[in-house]
Amino acid sequence: MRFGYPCINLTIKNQHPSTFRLKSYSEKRFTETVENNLKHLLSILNFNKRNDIYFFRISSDVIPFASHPICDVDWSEVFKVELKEIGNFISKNNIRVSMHPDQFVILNSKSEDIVKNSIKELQYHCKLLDSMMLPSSAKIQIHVGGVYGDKSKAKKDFINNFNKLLEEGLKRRIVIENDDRSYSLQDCLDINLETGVPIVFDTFHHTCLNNGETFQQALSSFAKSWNYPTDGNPIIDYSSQSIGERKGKHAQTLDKSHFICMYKEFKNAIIEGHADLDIMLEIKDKEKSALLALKMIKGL
DNA sequence: GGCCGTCAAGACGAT
DNA sequence: ATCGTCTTGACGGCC
Repeated sequence: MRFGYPCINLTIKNQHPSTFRLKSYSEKRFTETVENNLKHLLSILNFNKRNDIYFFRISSDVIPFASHPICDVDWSEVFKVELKEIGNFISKNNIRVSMHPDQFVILNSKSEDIVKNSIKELQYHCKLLDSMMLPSSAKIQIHVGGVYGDKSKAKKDFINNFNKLLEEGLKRRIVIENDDRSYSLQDCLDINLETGVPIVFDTFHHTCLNNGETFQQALSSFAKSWNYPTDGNPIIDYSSQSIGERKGKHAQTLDKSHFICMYKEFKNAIIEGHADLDIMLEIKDKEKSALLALKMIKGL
């Protein structure tokens, strides 16, 4: 079981991906930023390895404006050597990486332009992972999208667009995540049946929106959406409620007793045909909570 | 060197 | 109608 955290490391100062405003775009600015971001990515991966963290979500900001028309630099060629070096480090150390494009990726949008731009954004993520020579277990995680007042139609639109509009290489990397107010685990399972797309099981979202299944039933059904070993270990997003805040808001730091309780559930789950689960800790204080989680598990 | 309005992009619920 | 949230806060103009 690997444990990971998303995108930035707060311990290593000024070593996380930076971006800039569209109006300050220049080839020089772009190239310098990417060069730095790649260097920082490698140093975060080194930090993680030293601390036994073998799962990491790579920031979508590594290549700023990658899917924007303004970007005409052939970055995968310019940074071929660096990208391959990072990929080698990841593969050599058996690290799992994933990416999570932001909310603007809507594959089932009613607007053709939004779908088109979403695909461009996904292609960028895919190209980055491809350039690192990573296998299809390096996933790109997205939400299903909008509901538009008719969920069954919206699901069909997702299924059709996924099946018809995406290249095979891209399809193999995509995974969908259950969310906290529109698409439950069961909705994702319905989509999985028609597309084969694996499901990232977000346990926190599941407590906000579910269909009354037991936790063990949920774990077992989500894991079946993954093909092992081509998809890698099934991925879980873990978080807990930020106390005293609006329902659905992620915790600032790891809730120790809640985490241990969930960890035991993960351990008890019989994941048929799979080696293990990989757990992404979606906690605001990032590596701090990841390190704490590892320490607590060792103490069990 | 710190403050804070704003940032490429969507959807949705709360106010 | 506008704001906050999801997401990865943080860029950068201004004082």
